[in-house]
Amino acid sequence: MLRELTIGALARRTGLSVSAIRFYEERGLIHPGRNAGGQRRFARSDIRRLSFVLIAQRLGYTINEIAARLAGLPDGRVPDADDWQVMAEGFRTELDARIALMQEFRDKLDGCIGCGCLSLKNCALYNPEDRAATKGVGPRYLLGDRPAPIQDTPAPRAL
Amino acid sequence: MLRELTIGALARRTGLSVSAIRFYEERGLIHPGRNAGGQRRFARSDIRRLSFVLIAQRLGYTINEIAARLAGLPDGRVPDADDWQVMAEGFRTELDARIALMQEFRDKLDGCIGCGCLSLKNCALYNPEDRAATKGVGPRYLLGDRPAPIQDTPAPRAL
DNA sequence: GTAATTGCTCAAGTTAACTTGAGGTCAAGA
DNA sequence: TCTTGACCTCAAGTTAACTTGAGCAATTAC
Repeated sequence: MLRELTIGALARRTGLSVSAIRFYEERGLIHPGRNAGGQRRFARSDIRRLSFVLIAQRLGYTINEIAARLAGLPDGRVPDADDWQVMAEGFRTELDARIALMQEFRDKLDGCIGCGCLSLKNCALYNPEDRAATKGVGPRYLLGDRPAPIQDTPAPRAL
Repeated sequence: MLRELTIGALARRTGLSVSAIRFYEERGLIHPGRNAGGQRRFARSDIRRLSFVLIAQRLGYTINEIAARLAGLPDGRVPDADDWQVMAEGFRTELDARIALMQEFRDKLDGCIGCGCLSLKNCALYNPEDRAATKGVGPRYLLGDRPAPIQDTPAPRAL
């Protein structure tokens, strides 16, 4: 039984594409070694690592966020159960918060359906102030959590 | 009190940028009229419409998905409470499913933390087969729900 | 009536997360 | 040994969701 995996083998084991794995390396999610011929050689623990990446992505985390979480794992040695546990706990906390927020939104939506208020100033879902108050939560392409908008009005032209 | 809103006014009311509103029109989320001079004029109900868009986005829906949902609203007339209610109900169902899935994931993660198994073949989170089974749920850049990967190996070169 | 503000169009740029392609190298087996 | 199939690098393309910029028109304020 081989101790190391080629990129193709890792792709088959994780369901990822070869190019995605190379990309993940570039973004710092995995750090494969190289053989004499310059080809990547992956540790078996990288399967786990990539599985974690996939799960986290499904939950809405960006690659950068995932990289930050993975940074908690030892890089020199193969991560053991304790390493994973520590990391997964922080992850779980965030997940709980995220679920709570979705439920909150759902309940608000329920309220709005019940009273048919989706148009009222005091509707929690509708209210822009409210949105500002709950920022930093949703899915990911809310990148940087939408900075102050209302632009348009090009810079004063010189001359 | 003015019956119609300029794009700037709508931007202030929704917190969106002017360019984003124009973009949303292009993508079919709103259908403003035009005044004699060719400037956009929005109905007050468009504030609600855009609020809905913002909420849905936070929950991970893509613009296309939101457009599809909004298509359920009457376009000729201003949507009333009933219109919104019908639409919101379908939305709520999806939301429930999404929340349930996140909880399921969290519970699985819990199990993995508890047993320290994140490496085991039978771990629900870790298992690729399992991933395939739960597809179509997570956040959005899982666009098209990742088609069969493992490419790389350029087409056979002719000659 | 004229200057400042707001709006318009259209093209191009941006970020995330990858994929595709070109051109060339390694490795495994008959 | 030589032929494939698996790899490698690097540049460019792709999609979503917008933003930015240029150049110009309509409104509004004084």
